[in-house]
Amino acid sequence: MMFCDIQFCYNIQTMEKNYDPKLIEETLYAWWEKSGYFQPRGNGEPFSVVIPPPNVTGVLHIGHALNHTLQDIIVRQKRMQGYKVCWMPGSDHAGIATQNVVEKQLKKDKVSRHDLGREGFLEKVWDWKSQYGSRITEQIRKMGQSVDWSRERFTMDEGCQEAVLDHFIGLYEAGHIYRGKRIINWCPRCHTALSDIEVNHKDINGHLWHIAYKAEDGTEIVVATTRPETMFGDTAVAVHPEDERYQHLIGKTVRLPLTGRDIPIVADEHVEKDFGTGAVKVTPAHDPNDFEIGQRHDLERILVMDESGIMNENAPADYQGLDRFKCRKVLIAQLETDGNLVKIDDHAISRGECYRCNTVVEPYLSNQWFVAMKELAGPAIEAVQSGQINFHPKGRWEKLYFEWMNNIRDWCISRQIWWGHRIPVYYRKDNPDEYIVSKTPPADIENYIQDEDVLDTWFSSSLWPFSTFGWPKETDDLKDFYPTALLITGYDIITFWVSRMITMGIHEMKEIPFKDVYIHGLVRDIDGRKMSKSIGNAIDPLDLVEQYGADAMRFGLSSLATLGGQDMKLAEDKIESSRNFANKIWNVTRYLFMVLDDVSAPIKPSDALKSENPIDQWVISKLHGTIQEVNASYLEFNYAKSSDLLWDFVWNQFCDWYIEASKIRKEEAASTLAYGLVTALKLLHPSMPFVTDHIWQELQKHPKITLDETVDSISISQWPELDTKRINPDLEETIDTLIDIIRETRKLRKESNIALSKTCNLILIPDSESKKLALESDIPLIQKLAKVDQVTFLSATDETPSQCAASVTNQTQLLIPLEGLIDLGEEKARLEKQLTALENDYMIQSKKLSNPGFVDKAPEAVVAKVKEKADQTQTEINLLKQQIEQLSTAA
RNA sequence: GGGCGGUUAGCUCAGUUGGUUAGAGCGCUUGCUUGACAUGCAAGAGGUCGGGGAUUCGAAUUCCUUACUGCCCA
Repeated sequence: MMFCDIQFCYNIQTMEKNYDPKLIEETLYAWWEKSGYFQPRGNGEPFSVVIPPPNVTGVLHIGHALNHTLQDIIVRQKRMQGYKVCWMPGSDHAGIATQNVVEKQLKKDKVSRHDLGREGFLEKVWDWKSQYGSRITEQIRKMGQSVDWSRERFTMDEGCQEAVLDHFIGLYEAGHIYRGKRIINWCPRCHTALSDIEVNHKDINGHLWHIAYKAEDGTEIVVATTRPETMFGDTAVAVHPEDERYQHLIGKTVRLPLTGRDIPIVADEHVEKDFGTGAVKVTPAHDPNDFEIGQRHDLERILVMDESGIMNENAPADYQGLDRFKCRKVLIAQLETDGNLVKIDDHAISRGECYRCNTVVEPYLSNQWFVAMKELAGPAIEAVQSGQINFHPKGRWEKLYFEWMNNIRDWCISRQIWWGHRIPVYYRKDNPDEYIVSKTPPADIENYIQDEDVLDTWFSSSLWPFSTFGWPKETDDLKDFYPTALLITGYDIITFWVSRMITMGIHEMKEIPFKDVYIHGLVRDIDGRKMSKSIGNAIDPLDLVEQYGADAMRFGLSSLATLGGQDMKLAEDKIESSRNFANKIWNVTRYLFMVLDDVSAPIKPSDALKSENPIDQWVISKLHGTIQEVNASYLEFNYAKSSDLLWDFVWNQFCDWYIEASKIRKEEAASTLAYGLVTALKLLHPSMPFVTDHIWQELQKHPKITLDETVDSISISQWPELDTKRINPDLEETIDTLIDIIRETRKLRKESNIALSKTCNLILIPDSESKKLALESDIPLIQKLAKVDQVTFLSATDETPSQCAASVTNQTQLLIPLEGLIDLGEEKARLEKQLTALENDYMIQSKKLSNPGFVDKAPEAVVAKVKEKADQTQTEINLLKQQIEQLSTAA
């Protein structure tokens, strides 16, 4: 035995009344890690998961906590079920974001990356990475996630670098990568191109400026534009070829205001006649649509801004050096002065912003590398369509996936930043149009310059499920763990990441990267707002761990993850109640230890299975029902349901009824108590690893209990085996009746104001001999749980005491004799209220039964059920009426 | 403009193929130092399932329509 190095050996005297996670979590995690429990073990079927790599410079937020917890729950369960489990951790170099963070830091010292030079700057970034990267791994440990740290990876580590190079070159050689001058999304602050999905569109109130372009010969045309500052780059005005208003102008030229340039009026079908004036300015270097018009009409492309969005030498002298938005103002003022501004309309526009820094993105003509996606996307679409890959929940996210993939556009992968995988392309110094694409620099490197750009971070992320297992080398890990079993991620990166992993996985590995994809919602604050630093509503998962314990945070989060994958609003009281739940489990253990103090010989949990006591059998039946349903819930990723099931079993069945009921036969019930606890601990371990393993350790050490399984940690113990023969619905029904009668008695006491300090007796009049027999054997239990003194049985014909508090449930009359103490008026009112409710029920039931449509068309079983219920209601109504009658006589 | 969600108790959410009187946690009310737990125990109140219409013997559940709300795409 190799226990965790926490020297507690609890008994009821030394065990704190409240569970304190702080005392054990850190030590326990370190022990798990040291013991290698998180590394693949045994010869079971491989089950692998790769973590969605968090941004290395970031701090994990509550969304990560959720994402990791959901993975860990499955991973831990599979490990206990005997799979050879590998959960791969790692982080992402997050090119733009990381570069921004480091540049911001340098700025404090008034240093720019250009001051340091490329190599110097990259050194700084690596420093930063080693300093802050460990923050994330510490956080993951604190949350108890069972990742295999021995395999930890980073998207910029040596292996991943090699994978990216191989991948790029392979794609290039197969003709899937090309270089081209296109309009891309340019961030003037980050100074880089962005792909289409890296731009966030925001609806804002903009303007539509109507500007008159005039020629000296009197020709005039009014164009409408939302971005007037680009007009210096106009090389044409376009109208629809069938637009009657402009037929006479097609082919003529107009003078571009504020410049000396004449530009043609061209006809192009792309122009919308109904938009603005029906005439648009054409700026091929600053607009994707105009670029295409330009291609069709062979127009010149004039860039009028530099990389920072400052007007360049192609703008008139007065405007050079102005920021694009400043330029817009000055320009509009001048046009107005000159009488060229016809009017300004309010106009809703969708403005693109950089997803990393929110700067307004500029469509910009630029030479970039692209992946031609259409052909690659085909098999990736097919893989999901054919069901090889399954999304959960299916409909909604598959739809998004298909929508994106079926309309896939080429992917701009070059980024004008330094932090990332440098593009393996070498241009000849004497002729930059001539280049080689190669993993290693050319022998005569002095004649070449390597491409300055790096690749989109997502380009390397797309390889994550196989680059991390050693690809392009043919490793054992790759054989064992690719394809991975499962991917769990938020819906916000289906297009960025999931789609690309599927695409590139199939392309490189000839096999899908994962079989199941579970998509969860995003965690929002209690008002439904996205958590963010700027609003100040972000909840730090480590604060929750600190305050409530990791298990509570995990259980609380998992109980929010419902099947629909909706966004979830996180209320802290959810975590608090989960802490209470952990404490409940803790106290079950305290109770067990108390019982063990009194048992004469050591007990074994599995002895419970030999018990013939109906209450023992009842709780075992409930337990196996729970196992069955929990298994099913996990298979469909219904975390909220499995949390509910476990909560219900432990708290509402095991604690509230079984343990209370067992108190009249403590020692005899000890093994069932232990069996229930141990099994529940196992079922709970995936979501609450710390408290469950800690208790496991203490149980192992306890001299009065011998566990049936002697493994050091519950995390490598066997998942409870379902035995459906243990599920006994008839027994459950019998005990449910007993519970009903106890509840009704408690209620009767309370409503008749019989204080708990007062004793009272209970008379039961069951409707059948068999029910009487069953209940008779439970008299001690009824006495204990309903807090009554004597329990006696009468039959319907027997005379009863004249003054009683009375009630009816399960066609059984309950009477508490209250000679002289009873308020007859109150009692009568209470019974009449109960009677009214029953009569109402009966009315509904008999109405159904007298409806020929129902009786003829509803399934027989449904009709029979209503009939039976109606009979029972009728019986209870009669009994209540008798009781009321008797009360009146007594008065 | 196109598409996809959501709307059920004061709050956060469940509710499987339509089938008794729609559930849970939190909160609330009342009573409890009941030898595991006040991070607790017992009892209780609280919902005409956003509105309207249709199908059906029967609708929270299916269909149509409408309102509000959130997200994605253009």
